[in-house]
Amino acid sequence: MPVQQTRARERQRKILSAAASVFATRGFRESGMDEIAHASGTSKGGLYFHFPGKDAILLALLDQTATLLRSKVERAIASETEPVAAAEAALRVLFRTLTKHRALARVFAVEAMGAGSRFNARSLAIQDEFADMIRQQLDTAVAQGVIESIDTTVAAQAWIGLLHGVITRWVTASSRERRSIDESYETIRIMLLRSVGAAPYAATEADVGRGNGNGQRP
Amino acid sequence: MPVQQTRARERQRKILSAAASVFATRGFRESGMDEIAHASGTSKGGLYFHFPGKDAILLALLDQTATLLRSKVERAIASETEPVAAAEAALRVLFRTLTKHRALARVFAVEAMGAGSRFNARSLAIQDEFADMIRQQLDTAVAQGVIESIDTTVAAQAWIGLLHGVITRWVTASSRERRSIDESYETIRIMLLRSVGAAPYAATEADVGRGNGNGQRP
DNA sequence: CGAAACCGACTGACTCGTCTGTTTTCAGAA
DNA sequence: TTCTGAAAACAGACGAGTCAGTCGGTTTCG
Repeated sequence: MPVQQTRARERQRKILSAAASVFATRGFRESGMDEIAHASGTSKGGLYFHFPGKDAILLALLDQTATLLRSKVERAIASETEPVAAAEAALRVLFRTLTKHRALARVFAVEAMGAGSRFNARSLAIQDEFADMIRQQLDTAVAQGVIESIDTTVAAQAWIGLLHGVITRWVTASSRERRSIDESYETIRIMLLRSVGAAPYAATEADVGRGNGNGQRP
Repeated sequence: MPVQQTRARERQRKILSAAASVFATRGFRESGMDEIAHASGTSKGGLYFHFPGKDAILLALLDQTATLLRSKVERAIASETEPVAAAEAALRVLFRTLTKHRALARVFAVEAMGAGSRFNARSLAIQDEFADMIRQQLDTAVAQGVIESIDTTVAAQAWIGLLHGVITRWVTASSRERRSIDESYETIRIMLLRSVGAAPYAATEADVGRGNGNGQRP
Protein backbone atom coordinates (compact mmCIF):
# COMPACT_ATOMS: atom_id res chain seq x y z
CA MET A 1 0.00 0.00 0.00
CA PRO A 2 1.32 3.43 -1.00
CA VAL A 3 2.95 5.44 1.73
CA GLN A 4 1.70 8.72 0.37
CA GLN A 5 -1.86 7.59 0.70
CA THR A 6 -1.16 6.74 4.30
CA ARG A 7 0.06 10.26 4.84
CA ALA A 8 -3.00 11.65 3.09
CA ARG A 9 -5.27 9.50 5.20
CA GLU A 10 -3.63 10.79 8.35
CA ARG A 11 -4.18 14.36 7.21
CA GLN A 12 -7.82 13.68 6.49
CA ARG A 13 -8.20 12.15 9.92
CA LYS A 14 -6.62 15.21 11.49
CA ILE A 15 -8.84 17.52 9.47
CA LEU A 16 -12.01 15.70 10.48
CA SER A 17 -10.94 15.62 14.09
CA ALA A 18 -10.16 19.33 14.09
CA ALA A 19 -13.36 20.14 12.22
CA ALA A 20 -15.34 18.23 14.83
CA SER A 21 -14.09 20.36 17.67
CA VAL A 22 -14.31 23.61 15.73
CA PHE A 23 -17.86 22.88 14.57
CA ALA A 24 -18.77 21.85 18.08
CA THR A 25 -17.53 25.00 19.74
CA ARG A 26 -18.38 27.64 17.14
CA GLY A 27 -21.14 26.06 15.10
CA PHE A 28 -20.99 25.01 11.49
CA ARG A 29 -21.85 28.30 9.82
CA GLU A 30 -19.70 30.33 12.17
CA SER A 31 -16.66 28.17 11.62
CA GLY A 32 -14.31 29.52 8.98
CA MET A 33 -12.21 27.36 6.74
CA ASP A 34 -9.16 29.21 7.99
CA GLU A 35 -10.01 28.18 11.50
CA ILE A 36 -10.37 24.54 10.58
CA ALA A 37 -7.15 24.73 8.60
CA HIS A 38 -5.28 26.21 11.54
CA ALA A 39 -6.76 23.73 14.02
CA SER A 40 -5.73 20.79 11.86
CA GLY A 41 -2.22 22.10 11.41
CA THR A 42 -2.57 22.78 7.71
CA SER A 43 -3.73 25.55 5.41
CA LYS A 44 -6.71 26.45 3.32
CA GLY A 45 -5.04 24.94 0.27
CA GLY A 46 -4.41 21.73 2.15
CA LEU A 47 -8.04 21.54 3.14
CA TYR A 48 -9.22 21.96 -0.42
CA PHE A 49 -6.75 19.39 -1.61
CA HIS A 50 -8.42 16.74 0.56
CA PHE A 51 -12.03 17.90 0.54
CA PRO A 52 -14.00 19.58 -2.23
CA GLY A 53 -15.64 22.01 0.16
CA LYS A 54 -16.88 22.85 3.61
CA ASP A 55 -20.04 20.83 3.22
CA ALA A 56 -18.07 17.74 2.30
CA ILE A 57 -16.17 17.97 5.57
CA LEU A 58 -19.33 17.96 7.64
CA LEU A 59 -20.84 15.16 5.59
CA ALA A 60 -17.70 13.05 5.94
CA LEU A 61 -17.66 13.72 9.65
CA LEU A 62 -21.28 12.67 9.92
CA ASP A 63 -20.73 9.45 8.04
CA GLN A 64 -17.59 8.55 9.92
CA THR A 65 -19.27 9.08 13.27
CA ALA A 66 -22.39 7.18 12.26
CA THR A 67 -20.39 4.20 11.07
CA LEU A 68 -18.43 4.07 14.29
CA LEU A 69 -21.53 4.35 16.43
CA ARG A 70 -23.42 1.79 14.43
CA SER A 71 -20.74 -0.85 14.82
CA LYS A 72 -20.63 -0.22 18.55
CA VAL A 73 -24.38 -0.57 18.86
CA GLU A 74 -24.47 -3.69 16.72
CA ARG A 75 -21.83 -5.29 18.90
CA ALA A 76 -23.78 -4.39 22.02
CA ILE A 77 -26.93 -5.96 20.61
CA ALA A 78 -25.11 -9.07 19.53
CA SER A 79 -23.74 -9.53 23.03
CA GLU A 80 -27.22 -10.07 24.45
CA THR A 81 -29.69 -12.84 23.83
CA GLU A 82 -32.77 -11.49 25.53
CA PRO A 83 -34.42 -8.82 23.30
CA VAL A 84 -35.24 -6.32 26.03
CA ALA A 85 -31.74 -6.62 27.41
CA ALA A 86 -30.39 -6.13 23.90
CA ALA A 87 -32.49 -3.04 23.31
CA GLU A 88 -31.34 -1.69 26.60
CA ALA A 89 -27.72 -2.50 25.80
CA ALA A 90 -28.04 -0.71 22.48
CA LEU A 91 -29.52 2.30 24.15
CA ARG A 92 -26.92 2.31 26.86
CA VAL A 93 -24.04 2.21 24.41
CA LEU A 94 -25.60 4.93 22.29
CA PHE A 95 -26.17 7.05 25.33
CA ARG A 96 -22.79 6.49 26.87
CA THR A 97 -20.83 7.00 23.68
CA LEU A 98 -22.58 10.25 22.90
CA THR A 99 -22.02 11.56 26.41
CA LYS A 100 -18.36 10.63 26.19
CA HIS A 101 -17.90 12.71 23.06
CA ARG A 102 -19.82 15.83 23.76
CA ALA A 103 -18.26 17.77 20.89
CA LEU A 104 -19.23 15.16 18.36
CA ALA A 105 -22.66 14.73 19.88
CA ARG A 106 -23.25 18.43 19.53
CA VAL A 107 -22.29 18.37 15.88
CA PHE A 108 -24.54 15.41 15.37
CA ALA A 109 -27.57 16.66 17.28
CA VAL A 110 -27.49 20.40 16.74
CA GLU A 111 -25.16 21.60 14.02
CA ALA A 112 -26.21 19.07 11.42
CA MET A 113 -29.83 19.95 12.04
CA GLY A 114 -29.45 23.66 11.56
CA ALA A 115 -27.12 23.49 8.57
CA GLY A 116 -29.45 23.05 5.66
CA SER A 117 -31.79 20.46 4.27
CA ARG A 118 -29.05 18.34 2.77
CA PHE A 119 -27.52 17.73 6.17
CA ASN A 120 -30.62 17.01 8.11
CA ALA A 121 -31.72 14.60 5.42
CA ARG A 122 -28.55 12.68 6.21
CA SER A 123 -29.09 13.04 9.94
CA LEU A 124 -32.62 11.75 9.63
CA ALA A 125 -31.46 8.74 7.65
CA ILE A 126 -28.92 7.95 10.33
CA GLN A 127 -31.48 8.39 13.08
CA ASP A 128 -33.75 6.01 11.23
CA GLU A 129 -31.04 3.39 11.11
CA PHE A 130 -30.70 3.46 14.85
CA ALA A 131 -34.44 3.54 15.36
CA ASP A 132 -34.65 0.48 13.19
CA MET A 133 -32.17 -1.42 15.30
CA ILE A 134 -34.20 -0.68 18.38
CA ARG A 135 -37.40 -1.58 16.57
CA GLN A 136 -36.12 -5.02 15.62
CA GLN A 137 -35.40 -5.76 19.24
CA LEU A 138 -38.79 -4.49 20.34
CA ASP A 139 -40.46 -6.60 17.66
CA THR A 140 -38.74 -9.69 18.94
CA ALA A 141 -39.71 -8.77 22.46
CA VAL A 142 -43.35 -8.39 21.46
CA ALA A 143 -43.25 -11.69 19.59
CA GLN A 144 -41.91 -13.37 22.70
CA GLY A 145 -44.56 -11.73 24.81
CA VAL A 146 -41.95 -10.07 26.98
CA ILE A 147 -43.45 -6.63 26.51
CA GLU A 148 -46.90 -5.30 25.72
CA SER A 149 -48.14 -5.30 22.16
CA ILE A 150 -47.54 -1.82 20.79
CA ASP A 151 -46.62 -0.02 17.61
CA THR A 152 -42.93 -0.79 17.74
CA THR A 153 -42.03 1.58 14.92
CA VAL A 154 -43.48 4.49 16.82
CA ALA A 155 -42.07 3.23 20.10
CA ALA A 156 -38.57 2.91 18.67
CA GLN A 157 -38.76 6.39 17.21
CA ALA A 158 -40.05 7.70 20.50
CA TRP A 159 -37.05 6.16 22.24
CA ILE A 160 -34.70 7.75 19.76
CA GLY A 161 -36.68 10.95 20.04
CA LEU A 162 -36.33 10.97 23.78
CA LEU A 163 -32.63 10.26 23.48
CA HIS A 164 -32.25 13.00 20.92
CA GLY A 165 -34.13 15.45 23.07
CA VAL A 166 -32.21 14.69 26.20
CA ILE A 167 -28.84 14.72 24.46
CA THR A 168 -29.68 17.94 22.68
CA ARG A 169 -30.61 19.47 25.97
CA TRP A 170 -27.39 18.24 27.51
CA VAL A 171 -25.05 19.47 24.79
CA THR A 172 -26.75 22.85 24.62
CA ALA A 173 -26.80 23.60 28.32
CA SER A 174 -24.11 25.89 29.66
CA SER A 175 -21.31 24.26 31.59
CA ARG A 176 -22.56 25.86 34.78
CA GLU A 177 -25.96 24.22 34.86
CA ARG A 178 -24.85 21.04 33.19
CA ARG A 179 -24.41 18.14 35.54
CA SER A 180 -23.29 14.68 34.68
CA ILE A 181 -25.96 13.16 32.54
CA ASP A 182 -25.23 9.81 34.13
CA GLU A 183 -27.13 11.01 37.17
CA SER A 184 -30.27 11.04 35.08
CA TYR A 185 -29.63 7.84 33.22
CA GLU A 186 -31.10 5.48 35.76
CA THR A 187 -34.38 7.37 35.85
CA ILE A 188 -34.52 7.54 32.09
CA ARG A 189 -33.70 3.87 31.74
CA ILE A 190 -36.57 2.89 34.00
CA MET A 191 -38.92 5.24 32.17
CA LEU A 192 -38.00 3.78 28.80
CA LEU A 193 -38.51 0.22 29.92
CA ARG A 194 -41.78 1.04 31.60
CA SER A 195 -42.93 2.91 28.51
CA VAL A 196 -43.07 -0.32 26.53
CA GLY A 197 -44.52 -2.29 29.39
CA ALA A 198 -41.33 -4.08 30.36
CA ALA A 199 -40.76 -4.61 34.05
CA PRO A 200 -37.57 -2.76 34.91
CA TYR A 201 -35.34 -4.99 36.92
CA ALA A 202 -33.10 -3.56 39.58
CA ALA A 203 -29.84 -2.18 38.32
CA THR A 204 -26.73 -4.00 39.40
CA GLU A 205 -23.39 -2.32 39.90
CA ALA A 206 -22.42 -3.66 36.52
CA ASP A 207 -25.22 -1.72 34.89
CA VAL A 208 -24.58 1.57 36.51
CA GLY A 209 -20.84 1.59 36.88
CA ARG A 210 -18.35 1.95 34.14
CA GLY A 211 -18.11 -1.76 33.55
CA ASN A 212 -20.77 -3.94 32.04
CA GLY A 213 -20.96 -7.44 30.64
CA ASN A 214 -24.30 -7.95 32.25
CA GLY A 215 -27.55 -9.24 30.88
CA GLN A 216 -30.23 -10.56 33.16
CA ARG A 217 -33.90 -11.34 32.99
CA PRO A 218 -36.88 -9.45 34.46
CA MET B 1 -55.61 55.05 21.90
CA PRO B 2 -53.23 56.27 19.19
CA VAL B 3 -54.03 55.09 15.72
CA GLN B 4 -50.40 55.18 14.64
CA GLN B 5 -49.40 52.74 17.31
CA THR B 6 -52.13 50.44 16.11
CA ARG B 7 -50.70 50.59 12.64
CA ALA B 8 -47.20 49.97 13.94
CA ARG B 9 -48.39 46.99 15.94
CA GLU B 10 -50.02 45.55 12.87
CA ARG B 11 -46.80 45.95 10.90
CA GLN B 12 -44.80 44.25 13.60
CA ARG B 13 -47.29 41.42 13.64
CA LYS B 14 -46.95 41.09 9.89
CA ILE B 15 -43.16 41.17 10.09
CA LEU B 16 -43.02 38.48 12.74
CA SER B 17 -45.48 36.35 10.85
CA ALA B 18 -43.52 36.70 7.64
CA ALA B 19 -40.23 36.11 9.43
CA ALA B 20 -41.62 32.92 10.91
CA SER B 21 -42.38 31.44 7.54
CA VAL B 22 -39.16 32.66 5.93
CA PHE B 23 -37.04 31.36 8.79
CA ALA B 24 -38.93 28.11 8.70
CA THR B 25 -38.41 27.48 5.02
CA ARG B 26 -34.91 28.88 4.45
CA GLY B 27 -33.35 28.76 7.89
CA PHE B 28 -32.31 31.70 10.03
CA ARG B 29 -28.86 32.32 8.59
CA GLU B 30 -29.94 31.77 5.04
CA SER B 31 -32.81 34.22 5.30
CA GLY B 32 -31.94 37.69 4.07
CA MET B 33 -33.42 40.83 5.49
CA ASP B 34 -34.56 41.74 2.01
CA GLU B 35 -36.49 38.52 1.82
CA ILE B 36 -38.23 39.13 5.13
CA ALA B 37 -38.95 42.68 4.05
CA HIS B 38 -40.53 41.50 0.82
CA ALA B 39 -42.53 38.76 2.52
CA SER B 40 -43.98 41.19 5.03
CA GLY B 41 -44.90 43.69 2.35
CA THR B 42 -42.44 46.34 3.43
CA SER B 43 -38.81 47.31 2.87
CA LYS B 44 -35.47 47.09 4.60
CA GLY B 45 -36.00 50.52 6.07
CA GLY B 46 -39.34 49.49 7.45
CA LEU B 47 -37.82 46.45 9.05
CA TYR B 48 -35.09 48.42 10.75
CA PHE B 49 -37.58 50.98 11.89
CA HIS B 50 -39.45 48.37 13.91
CA PHE B 51 -36.60 46.09 14.94
CA PRO B 52 -32.99 46.91 15.78
CA GLY B 53 -31.66 43.94 13.83
CA LYS B 54 -32.13 40.47 12.49
CA ASP B 55 -31.43 38.85 15.84
CA ALA B 56 -34.10 40.93 17.52
CA ILE B 57 -36.69 39.59 15.10
CA LEU B 58 -35.93 35.99 15.97
CA LEU B 59 -35.86 36.77 19.66
CA ALA B 60 -39.18 38.56 19.50
CA LEU B 61 -40.65 35.68 17.55
CA LEU B 62 -39.42 33.24 20.15
CA ASP B 63 -40.86 35.21 23.04
CA GLN B 64 -44.17 35.80 21.35
CA THR B 65 -44.57 32.13 20.57
CA ALA B 66 -43.54 31.05 24.03
CA THR B 67 -45.98 33.40 25.71
CA LEU B 68 -48.83 32.18 23.56
CA LEU B 69 -47.98 28.55 24.16
CA ARG B 70 -47.55 29.04 27.87
CA SER B 71 -50.97 30.54 28.33
CA LYS B 72 -52.53 27.73 26.37
CA VAL B 73 -50.79 25.12 28.49
CA GLU B 74 -51.67 26.88 31.72
CA ARG B 75 -55.29 26.95 30.73
CA ALA B 76 -55.18 23.26 29.86
CA ILE B 77 -53.70 22.42 33.24
CA ALA B 78 -56.21 24.55 35.08
CA SER B 79 -59.07 22.76 33.35
CA GLU B 80 -58.17 19.47 35.02
CA THR B 81 -58.23 18.55 38.66
CA GLU B 82 -56.47 15.23 38.60
CA PRO B 83 -52.67 15.79 38.31
CA VAL B 84 -51.96 13.03 35.80
CA ALA B 85 -54.84 14.19 33.65
CA ALA B 86 -53.51 17.74 33.93
CA ALA B 87 -50.01 16.71 32.90
CA GLU B 88 -51.45 14.82 30.02
CA ALA B 89 -53.62 17.76 29.03
CA ALA B 90 -50.61 20.04 29.11
CA LEU B 91 -48.62 17.71 26.94
CA ARG B 92 -51.47 17.22 24.54
CA VAL B 93 -51.95 20.95 24.05
CA LEU B 94 -48.23 21.47 23.59
CA PHE B 95 -48.12 18.68 21.08
CA ARG B 96 -51.19 19.67 19.18
CA THR B 97 -50.34 23.35 18.99
CA LEU B 98 -46.86 22.67 17.71
CA THR B 99 -48.14 20.27 15.10
CA LYS B 100 -50.71 22.79 14.01
CA HIS B 101 -48.06 25.41 13.37
CA ARG B 102 -45.31 23.54 11.65
CA ALA B 103 -43.42 26.64 10.52
CA LEU B 104 -43.30 28.04 14.02
CA ALA B 105 -42.42 24.69 15.49
CA ARG B 106 -39.52 24.38 13.11
CA VAL B 107 -38.19 27.79 14.07
CA PHE B 108 -38.60 26.88 17.70
CA ALA B 109 -37.06 23.41 17.54
CA VAL B 110 -34.42 23.69 14.86
CA GLU B 111 -33.55 27.21 13.79
CA ALA B 112 -33.24 28.67 17.26
CA MET B 113 -30.97 25.80 18.22
CA GLY B 114 -28.54 26.23 15.37
CA ALA B 115 -28.43 30.01 15.41
CA GLY B 116 -25.87 30.78 18.05
CA SER B 117 -25.51 30.47 21.79
CA ARG B 118 -27.63 33.49 22.57
CA PHE B 119 -30.63 31.92 20.92
CA ASN B 120 -30.38 28.47 22.33
CA ALA B 121 -29.91 29.93 25.77
CA ARG B 122 -33.33 31.47 25.29
CA SER B 123 -34.76 28.26 23.86
CA LEU B 124 -33.45 26.29 26.80
CA ALA B 125 -34.99 28.70 29.26
CA ILE B 126 -38.33 28.34 27.53
CA GLN B 127 -38.03 24.57 27.48
CA ASP B 128 -37.32 24.67 31.18
CA GLU B 129 -40.46 26.64 31.83
CA PHE B 130 -42.56 23.98 30.19
CA ALA B 131 -40.65 21.19 31.86
CA ASP B 132 -41.35 22.90 35.16
CA MET B 133 -45.08 22.99 34.53
CA ILE B 134 -45.06 19.29 33.83
CA ARG B 135 -42.87 18.67 36.86
CA GLN B 136 -45.28 20.41 39.20
CA GLN B 137 -48.07 18.13 38.05
CA LEU B 138 -45.91 15.05 38.40
CA ASP B 139 -44.89 16.16 41.89
CA THR B 140 -48.51 16.45 42.90
CA ALA B 141 -49.20 13.06 41.38
CA VAL B 142 -46.38 11.49 43.34
CA ALA B 143 -47.55 13.16 46.53
CA GLN B 144 -51.01 11.75 45.96
CA GLY B 145 -49.57 8.35 45.29
CA VAL B 146 -51.14 8.26 41.85
CA ILE B 147 -47.85 7.46 40.14
CA GLU B 148 -44.64 5.78 41.21
CA SER B 149 -42.08 7.72 43.18
CA ILE B 150 -39.48 8.94 40.70
CA ASP B 151 -37.20 11.86 40.02
CA THR B 152 -39.87 14.17 38.66
CA THR B 153 -37.38 16.76 37.42
CA VAL B 154 -35.70 14.22 35.21
CA ALA B 155 -39.02 12.69 34.22
CA ALA B 156 -40.46 16.06 33.21
CA GLN B 157 -37.38 16.85 31.19
CA ALA B 158 -37.54 13.45 29.59
CA TRP B 159 -41.12 14.11 28.58
CA ILE B 160 -40.15 17.45 27.09
CA GLY B 161 -37.13 15.80 25.55
CA LEU B 162 -39.28 13.19 23.89
CA LEU B 163 -41.62 15.86 22.64
CA HIS B 164 -38.70 17.87 21.33
CA GLY B 165 -37.23 14.84 19.62
CA VAL B 166 -40.44 13.75 18.01
CA ILE B 167 -41.38 17.24 16.88
CA THR B 168 -37.90 17.87 15.55
CA ARG B 169 -38.11 14.66 13.62
CA TRP B 170 -41.51 15.65 12.29
CA VAL B 171 -40.60 19.16 11.15
CA THR B 172 -37.39 17.98 9.53
CA ALA B 173 -38.83 15.11 7.57
CA SER B 174 -39.59 15.73 3.94
CA SER B 175 -43.21 16.18 3.02
CA ARG B 176 -43.17 12.89 1.17
CA GLU B 177 -42.37 10.68 4.14
CA ARG B 178 -44.17 12.82 6.66
CA ARG B 179 -47.52 11.46 7.69
CA SER B 180 -49.90 12.97 10.15
CA ILE B 181 -48.20 12.89 13.49
CA ASP B 182 -51.56 12.37 15.14
CA GLU B 183 -51.38 8.77 14.04
CA SER B 184 -48.50 8.29 16.43
CA TYR B 185 -49.89 10.31 19.27
CA GLU B 186 -51.95 7.61 20.90
CA THR B 187 -48.96 5.28 21.13
CA ILE B 188 -46.79 8.07 22.48
CA ARG B 189 -49.41 9.09 25.02
CA ILE B 190 -49.61 5.60 26.41
CA MET B 191 -45.84 5.32 26.51
CA LEU B 192 -45.51 8.57 28.42
CA LEU B 193 -48.08 7.62 31.01
CA ARG B 194 -46.59 4.19 31.47
CA SER B 195 -43.13 5.71 31.76
CA VAL B 196 -44.08 7.32 35.07
CA GLY B 197 -46.04 4.33 36.26
CA ALA B 198 -49.47 5.81 35.63
CA ALA B 199 -52.20 3.54 34.40
CA PRO B 200 -53.26 4.93 31.03
CA TYR B 201 -56.98 5.32 31.07
CA ALA B 202 -59.07 5.03 27.94
CA ALA B 203 -59.08 8.13 25.82
CA THR B 204 -62.37 9.91 25.42
CA GLU B 205 -63.46 11.59 22.22
CA ALA B 206 -62.48 14.88 23.77
CA ASP B 207 -58.97 13.58 24.31
CA VAL B 208 -58.36 12.29 20.87
CA GLY B 209 -60.27 14.89 18.97
CA ARG B 210 -61.98 13.79 15.80
CA GLY B 211 -60.30 10.43 15.80
CA ASN B 212 -60.58 7.05 17.41
CA GLY B 213 -60.89 6.51 21.12
CA ASN B 214 -59.01 3.39 21.91
CA GLY B 215 -56.48 3.05 24.64
CA GLN B 216 -56.42 0.19 27.04
CA ARG B 217 -55.74 -0.39 30.69
CA PRO B 218 -53.17 -2.79 32.13
C1' DC C 1 12.80 14.41 -11.59
C1' DG C 2 7.83 13.94 -11.23
C1' DA C 3 3.91 13.69 -8.62
C1' DA C 4 1.59 14.32 -4.41
C1' DA C 5 0.90 17.47 -0.79
C1' DC C 6 0.78 21.94 0.81
C1' DC C 7 0.80 27.13 1.24
C1' DG C 8 -1.51 31.73 1.61
C1' DA C 9 -2.60 36.00 -0.82
C1' DC C 10 -6.35 37.12 -3.51
C1' DT C 11 -11.12 37.25 -5.60
C1' DG C 12 -15.88 37.36 -6.09
C1' DA C 13 -20.21 37.00 -4.23
C1' DC C 14 -23.18 37.89 -0.59
C1' DT C 15 -25.59 40.36 3.03
C1' DC C 16 -26.20 43.10 7.43
C1' DG C 17 -26.92 47.41 8.75
C1' DT C 18 -26.74 52.57 7.58
C1' DC C 19 -28.15 56.67 5.50
C1' DT C 20 -30.45 59.90 2.83
C1' DG C 21 -34.38 60.82 1.21
C1' DT C 22 -39.84 60.24 0.36
C1' DT C 23 -44.60 59.33 1.66
C1' DT C 24 -48.27 58.94 5.09
C1' DT C 25 -50.60 60.27 9.19
C1' DC C 26 -52.84 63.45 12.18
C1' DA C 27 -53.22 67.14 15.83
C1' DG C 28 -54.34 71.57 15.92
C1' DA C 29 -54.48 76.28 13.73
C1' DA C 30 -57.13 79.15 10.49
C1' DT D 1 -63.78 71.97 6.83
C1' DT D 2 -59.30 72.80 4.95
C1' DC D 3 -54.60 73.61 5.58
C1' DT D 4 -49.99 72.72 7.69
C1' DG D 5 -45.92 70.98 9.49
C1' DA D 6 -43.79 67.79 12.27
C1' DA D 7 -43.29 63.20 13.48
C1' DA D 8 -43.97 58.44 12.23
C1' DA D 9 -43.41 55.07 8.79
C1' DC D 10 -41.36 53.52 4.80
C1' DA D 11 -38.17 53.02 0.55
C1' DG D 12 -33.96 51.42 -1.56
C1' DA D 13 -29.10 52.55 -2.91
C1' DC D 14 -24.80 52.10 -0.74
C1' DG D 15 -20.80 51.00 2.51
C1' DA D 16 -18.25 47.75 4.66
C1' DG D 17 -17.18 43.44 6.37
C1' DT D 18 -17.07 38.50 5.81
C1' DC D 19 -15.80 34.18 3.96
C1' DA D 20 -15.94 30.13 0.73
C1' DG D 21 -13.32 28.95 -2.81
C1' DT D 22 -9.22 29.70 -6.38
C1' DC D 23 -4.69 29.73 -8.18
C1' DG D 24 0.03 30.11 -8.98
C1' DG D 25 3.93 28.92 -6.57
C1' DT D 26 6.62 25.92 -3.10
C1' DT D 27 7.95 21.93 -0.46
C1' DT D 28 8.17 17.00 0.51
C1' DC D 29 8.57 12.37 -0.83
C1' DG D 30 9.67 8.14 -3.52
